[in-house]
Amino acid sequence: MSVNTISTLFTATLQNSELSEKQQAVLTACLELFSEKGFENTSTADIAKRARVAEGTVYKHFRTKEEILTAILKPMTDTVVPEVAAEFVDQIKPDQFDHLEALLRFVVADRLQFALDNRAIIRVFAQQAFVRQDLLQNVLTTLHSQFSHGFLPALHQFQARGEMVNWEDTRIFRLIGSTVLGYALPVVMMPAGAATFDFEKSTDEIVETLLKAFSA
Amino acid sequence: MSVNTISTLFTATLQNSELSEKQQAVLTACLELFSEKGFENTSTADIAKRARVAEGTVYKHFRTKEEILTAILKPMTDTVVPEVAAEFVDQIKPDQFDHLEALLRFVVADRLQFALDNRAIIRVFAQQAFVRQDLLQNVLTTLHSQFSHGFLPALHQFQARGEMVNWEDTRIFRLIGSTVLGYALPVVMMPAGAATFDFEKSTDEIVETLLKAFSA
Amino acid sequence: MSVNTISTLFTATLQNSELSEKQQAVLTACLELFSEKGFENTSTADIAKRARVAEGTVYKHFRTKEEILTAILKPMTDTVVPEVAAEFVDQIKPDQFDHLEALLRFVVADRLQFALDNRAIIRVFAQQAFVRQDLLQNVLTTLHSQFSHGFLPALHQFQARGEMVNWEDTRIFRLIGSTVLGYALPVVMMPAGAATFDFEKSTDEIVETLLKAFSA
Amino acid sequence: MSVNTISTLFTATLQNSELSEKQQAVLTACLELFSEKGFENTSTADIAKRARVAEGTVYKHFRTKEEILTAILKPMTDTVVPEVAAEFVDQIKPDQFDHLEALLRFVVADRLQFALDNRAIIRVFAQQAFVRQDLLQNVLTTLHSQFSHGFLPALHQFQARGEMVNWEDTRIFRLIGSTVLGYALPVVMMPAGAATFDFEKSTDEIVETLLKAFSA
DNA sequence: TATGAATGAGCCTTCATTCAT
DNA sequence: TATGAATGAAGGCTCATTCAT
Repeated sequence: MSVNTISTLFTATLQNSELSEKQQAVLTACLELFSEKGFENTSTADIAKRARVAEGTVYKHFRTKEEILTAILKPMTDTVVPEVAAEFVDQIKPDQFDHLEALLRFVVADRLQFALDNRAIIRVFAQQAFVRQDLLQNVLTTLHSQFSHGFLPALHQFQARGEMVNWEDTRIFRLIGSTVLGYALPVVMMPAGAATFDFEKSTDEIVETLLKAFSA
Repeated sequence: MSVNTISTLFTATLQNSELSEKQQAVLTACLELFSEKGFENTSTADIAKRARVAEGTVYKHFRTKEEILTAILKPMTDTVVPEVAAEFVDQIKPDQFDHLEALLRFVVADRLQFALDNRAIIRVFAQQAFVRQDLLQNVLTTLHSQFSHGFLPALHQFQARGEMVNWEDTRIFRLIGSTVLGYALPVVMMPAGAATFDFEKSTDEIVETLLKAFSA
Repeated sequence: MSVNTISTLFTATLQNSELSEKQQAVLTACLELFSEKGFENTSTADIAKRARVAEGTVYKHFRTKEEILTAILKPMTDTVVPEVAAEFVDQIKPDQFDHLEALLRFVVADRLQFALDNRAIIRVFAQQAFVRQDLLQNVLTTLHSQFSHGFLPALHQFQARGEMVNWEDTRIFRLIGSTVLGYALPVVMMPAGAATFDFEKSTDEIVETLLKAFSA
Repeated sequence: MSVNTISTLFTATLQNSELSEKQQAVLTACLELFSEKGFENTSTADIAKRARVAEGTVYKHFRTKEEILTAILKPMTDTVVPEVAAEFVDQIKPDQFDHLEALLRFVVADRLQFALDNRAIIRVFAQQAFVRQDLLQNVLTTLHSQFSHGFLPALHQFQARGEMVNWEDTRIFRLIGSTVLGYALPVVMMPAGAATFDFEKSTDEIVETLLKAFSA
């Protein structure tokens, strides 16, 4: 069961735009450096050095350092997330999940995997979210509509059947989000986090927690 | 019952260090600007203008832009948090809380209030946490020890009495943290968040959620 | 009798804008270099070196290299020329000149002196006139209206009296202009020109030529 | 009676050097762009785009951007002008012109036509004349010797006959030059100038003016 | 202590030029 | 011959920092 494949966001960026090998090296170097040191602490000299490329080469395909940032961040808000949403809607068919647990497990695993797969981009994105208000807003909106269309309808079934607490959608959304965040954030923020992360155990714990919290 | 008073962290910084009026203006301007635009996007010219001060004045008390950042961030890791922890230990006496709910409500309200009170500093801190690994590490450690010493012993009572699930401390710490985060993050990240925030309702929801999740 | 005093245009620029000594050095260096090497062939490093100033200093008062160019060129189109025009109108009172010769001599000497006084600015201006169409247009318009208001009315008297040929104003304007240009251009364009220039002789020749050409 | 045919200078350049079609496109694009934006404001990227050629192609025949400039400007000083001078000497045979008017008309029309035909090159040349002192010097020398050998002898006849004022050659040269310039300059400098230019009327006016000025 | 002009290192970007294909 | 990706040396400009007043 796929869940978005490894490094979905960035791999897609690399392949969709027909970039020469060197240009791809530039983009990759940027992702690494932006993620490590932050966008504004990364100089074009840094980029060139990391990409083993002349400084002028950085500007052959991108007209601005900012344009590179956009190229890296765009799929986060535009392309992929909506695609995932669609895929999401397809996979989650109401009757497909007899039990709330199965539904939660699917959603939780999906988002957790997403966080693991896109650690670097998420870091770059999160940093910029402090400066550009629209970024976060856009992603949250997309995420929310993704939940509303693909996920909540399924939940409402369980609520209707009395198998789940009757909280408002926002509250449910927030709880799932924050619980997943509790496991994903350390991995995203701390280098050590990724190494010691146990995907199975984490998923199990999150699902168990949510099941209890959501119990009728 | 206060728990850390309004803007504890920054007000303390301002008062503890005997700064002239202009220097205080500099510090305040920095907090605002760093929080709004980010540390690296804030020029000393910006600071001087916002503080209504000459550019040289910025360097009268602080030798470096970075030193100002440190001055703003230091209480976050060093001074205040441990103090709070101590105060915490005092206030939370095991038998003081007959019910788990009272204990949770206290802790949740405290951290929620902290987030509200220190929105700006938290933003500056969070941004820098991406770049300086030690920052987050330090705070988490402090927070953890605060929990371990002041809070967990109390919890263990309830666990011993069979009134609370027997999860590991880390898991409990993580769940409380992330659940609070779910309500605090929007307020910290989005300008609109603070305006519409309902402290009572939020506390109630968080506590209710945790009680269910922690039920034996 | 003054006619615009030495280096009117640039001296005015220097005095009107309250610039520090170093900033004045920057402006002067720019005028020299732009005049010698051309605007686009002059680097900010060149400017700094010539002005014996740090490169950053160049940008303390002017936000752009282009802004310096504008500062140097503006008086050419805006300020001074109209002022001169006014002064012109005052000095040339129809009955003040009994003879056409006196009138021509005044105008010719004035423009010739202007060219000598502002050699550097004129060079910078002329170079830019190739690239910015509006520059030349503006100056010509100003010059033309200056002629129309201050000078032509006087000429018309002589035409009315039958002491001067009845050509259209444009043709008269053009002939005076080009004849003066014939003497001014070498001075402006060639370094040697200024040294060997004989103001009296030139004025005499121009006036004599014009008198013959304008004879009824 | 030809006088130098349309775009003599540049057409000659194009044909004399056996350039491939693309190289000719490069040269033509350069002339256009140098004339419009100036040499230093024209990038090799601009040239390549205008010539519909790859950027490398620009360097297939010319080793330097400067070399292209030279290729465009050279005929102005070297090749053509002397040729014209020779042709000039041939055509102007002292006794061919009974009247001074015919002689002046020939010369004036010739130079006026030259200006019209070579507007673009003249613009490029004039711009560079500010930066490279030798350029103007060379052309003036050539022009002068052209006048001295082909034209002045004829004039001297009229002077000898008492039909023309006895001014020095330089003064005559200067007056003819500047008078023609008065009509040519607007055409060369302003885009609108060429459209509204009336060759016949201009020639007539210039000749009439010169005849009066030169009258004994 | 406060000022603000001055500094110069370093940043982002452009562009003439080269070279493998 | 033509291409266009790649180069790297400037160039214009910013900005943290200093210092004479």
